[in-house]
Amino acid sequence: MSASATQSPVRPVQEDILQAAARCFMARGYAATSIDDVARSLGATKGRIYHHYRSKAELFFDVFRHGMQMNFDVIAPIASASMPTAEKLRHMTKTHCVAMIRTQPFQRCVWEGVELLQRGATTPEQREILIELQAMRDNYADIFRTVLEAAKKEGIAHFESSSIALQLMFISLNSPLFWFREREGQDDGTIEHIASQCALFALRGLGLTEELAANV
Amino acid sequence: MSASATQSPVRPVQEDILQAAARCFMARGYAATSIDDVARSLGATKGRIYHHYRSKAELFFDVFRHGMQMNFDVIAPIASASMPTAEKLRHMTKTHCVAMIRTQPFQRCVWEGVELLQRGATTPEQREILIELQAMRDNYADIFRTVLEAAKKEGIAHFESSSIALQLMFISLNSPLFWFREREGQDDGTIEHIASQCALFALRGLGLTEELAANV
DNA sequence: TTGACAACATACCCGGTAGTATGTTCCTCT
DNA sequence: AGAGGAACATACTACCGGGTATGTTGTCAA
Repeated sequence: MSASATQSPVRPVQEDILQAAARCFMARGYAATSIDDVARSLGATKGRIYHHYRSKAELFFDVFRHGMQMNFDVIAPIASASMPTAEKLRHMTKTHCVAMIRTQPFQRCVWEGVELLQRGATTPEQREILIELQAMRDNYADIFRTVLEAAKKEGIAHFESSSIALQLMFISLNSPLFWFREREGQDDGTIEHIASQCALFALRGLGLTEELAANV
Repeated sequence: MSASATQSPVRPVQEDILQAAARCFMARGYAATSIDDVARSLGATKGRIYHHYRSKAELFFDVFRHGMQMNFDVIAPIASASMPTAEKLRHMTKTHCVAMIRTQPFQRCVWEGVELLQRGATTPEQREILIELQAMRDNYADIFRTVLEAAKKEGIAHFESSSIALQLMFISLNSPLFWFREREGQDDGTIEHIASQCALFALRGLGLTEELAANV
């Protein structure tokens, strides 16, 4: 028992830092958040954070990476499963939206990270990381793009530009990031209910019939 | 001619500052934008800006106010006009979306301003301004809320929570803020075409039938 | 026992930025 | 003409925050 207690000692520490960082970045935004803020919310000092991360940017990138990874973990199984396109679309949209709400602080960082990516990196060292993150994000979007285009070919969905449709779908599903607030008395049912409304809106927006979009 | 040349000398100057500020704030975000950045983009120095604005925050708030004012100017006439609810909804959504694209830098500041509002003000002096801006934003949203609820009562629109429906509608119409890029060869037709797709998505999402949402 | 290292805390440096104080120029009004 | 002020530019201060250099403590292995 004492031997296995140290089997992965570094993980919980990093998880704590990531959690605190995600919450701070969500609360004040990347630029307005100081390392001292993150450390203070951990009851620690800068030394602790700079022992695990070389810079503020790398910490933020790691939050981004974890957020995206959590999305992959819930979506990939659905995407690779065998089921009718409409059902897959319902399942994926709803699940993505639930993930947005459940891991809100991380996903807010992903959102802000995308803006940082568009604005370009500062140091060339971070370029490498940014390209990796960009690819991660693109791959995730492509999972949905594939299903969307399949739905269009089958005549289930009706839209003109795939790119715009994809953006509109994502921003609808992501919208709770900007208005959802944790409150007491919110159980899983509440979250599911909110996600259902967002997914229904998105599926309707994509041109699915009321029957195909129902019971999402 | 020389007498009337100074009839409103202060306006163009402030307009220039606002334009430059809006672009800078959009490009790097509020916190990461320095007053020197804004001044440099004007070919000027800090003195010019601090002569017209007492602080960085007040400059940003004025950009916010101008952005919201431009929205009111295009939406209010439609909202007060007499026409069928469905047609009014089509007209308002499309017009709002076009405004988002045309005045993108200002609207990005409005968006970021809303986040700043939620995070709370720094100095109590700015509280007053923030309350005013909050009310401005709420009033604008209420214009749409009224039409939305009318549409629901008439059986045109179908949604559960008015608040969530309003958020989803707005975020769909606002989505070009985040992915639209100015490119050469984009005329008014291009913008109208993009706005049509966003409005169609939103109207479908709100539960309007294909006939009522068509030709938006 | 001790030495080495992980995991921090403490103390410090320094560049950037908001805001200010003070010129400087030009224009207008009397 | 000259006095006053608007509209800036210049020079400066104060402070905050990213990053670093160094100190401290506990743990484990030989």
